[in-house]
Amino acid sequence: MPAVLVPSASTPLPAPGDGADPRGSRQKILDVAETLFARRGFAGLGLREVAAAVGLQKSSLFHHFSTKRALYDEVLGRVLSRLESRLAPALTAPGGHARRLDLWIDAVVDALAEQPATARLAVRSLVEEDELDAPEAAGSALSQSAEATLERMIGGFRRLLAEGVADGVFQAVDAGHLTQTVIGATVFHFASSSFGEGVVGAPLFSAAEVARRKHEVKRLLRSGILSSESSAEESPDRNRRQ
Amino acid sequence: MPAVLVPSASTPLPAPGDGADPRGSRQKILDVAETLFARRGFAGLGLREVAAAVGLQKSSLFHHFSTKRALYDEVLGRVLSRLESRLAPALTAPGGHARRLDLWIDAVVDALAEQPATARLAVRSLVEEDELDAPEAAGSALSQSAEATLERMIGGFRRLLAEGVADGVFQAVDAGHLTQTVIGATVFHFASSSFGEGVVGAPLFSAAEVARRKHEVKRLLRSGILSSESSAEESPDRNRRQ
DNA sequence: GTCTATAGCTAGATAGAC
DNA sequence: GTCTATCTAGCTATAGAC
Repeated sequence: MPAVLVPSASTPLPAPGDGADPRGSRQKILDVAETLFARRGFAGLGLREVAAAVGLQKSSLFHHFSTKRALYDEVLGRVLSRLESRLAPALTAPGGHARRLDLWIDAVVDALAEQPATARLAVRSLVEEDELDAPEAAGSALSQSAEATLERMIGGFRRLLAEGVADGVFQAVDAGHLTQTVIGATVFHFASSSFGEGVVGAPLFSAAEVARRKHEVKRLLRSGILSSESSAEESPDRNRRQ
Repeated sequence: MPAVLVPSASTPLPAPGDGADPRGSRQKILDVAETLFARRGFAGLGLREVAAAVGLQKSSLFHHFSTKRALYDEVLGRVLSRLESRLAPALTAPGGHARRLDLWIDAVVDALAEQPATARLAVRSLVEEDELDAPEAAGSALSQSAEATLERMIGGFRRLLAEGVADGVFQAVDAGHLTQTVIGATVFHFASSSFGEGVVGAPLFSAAEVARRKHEVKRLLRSGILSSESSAEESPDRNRRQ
């Protein structure tokens, strides 16, 4: 069945109930677009599909959002703001930098696990950058406010690491590089969909696997993976029976 | 200047020198497409742009590749094969699992740093998945051979970890989750372009930053980030001067 | 605020001359 | 193996009735 799009008004698939909007078309469009942009990317998604999923005509979308890009910007802004509000508390929690780090990991993983579109949209927005502006040049991909939100979030985390190092709670790690690693370990993980599911061997968004993710990331940060016996830095000849 | 695309044959921008192809149009198309797919994604790139960059007409591309999708598959397959050939040696190197792990990290980072398109294409292929097949369903995004290559690579690494755990060289980590983390720490890192550059504070592909990447990832795996003094698992009250 | 209709353009893909 | 010409279908966006 090739995705019902006939002009006749049969099963436009909006919310169950009456024809009136339960919470306003604007919100409904944003919700639908969030899911679909996460699934197909900016260039891969047509407004025709958005309109069909919302239960409107394509042209009606332009009453609420002036361009496709404006819709995308608002979707991304909403997602990033929602995420920031989940992460901010960890940065100022009591208990020292090590505990704040643990809380932050818990918060990101929980937030990304609850909103499956978030990680995919985030990874896309980082990787796409060039995709949005045409062949020629100019204009970074993120809207100003989205970029500001992102910078606050990342900057806050970087600062947590740097302060922990200055304090002596953390080893002399490179805060920037470690930030990249942690983003990879959380955002990339939940964006990797069926690939990640194959690697892990279970649904990434199941409660068990979400819990395990938190545990494994925190444990890696805490103590690495080497057994205590084998912590010699330069001993290339241990375990030679290969 | 809006990207010269006038029909008259002025500056088609192929390789410098004569008009004949130095190594065959097929290769030239693959090389160009690799760069451009990495930059704009599958849906975001039009064959018109590919043709212009190669110095051919759009229709000529169809003589070498039957569909846009076929071209994309071949590009991805080539990239993954190239990567696998760089990583395979580390998996069977002498010296035990800890050393093989270090060698593997060195190899991925070097490979991704040398071929900037690789990480972006890989991340895209993982995140896009749904983008390629239409609204309805069916057919995973990767071609069969690409998927097989990917599975060999990832499977090999997972096995390295699992064997290290069985050996007692590594702690009792979850091999799947750690694999995800390491992919994030390497592939995602080099795919994050200008965002990552902002986080790290320096060009990701510079020799200095590539070296630092290798060092930081290996160090994290080796020993985590906590200072040796503060390794108590449940001490939420250390460092309370917040 | 939603609709029908359509403008203007580009997409991927094909036909057939040379 | 590359070209010109063209097809069909999709896209974003606009105009204007209700």
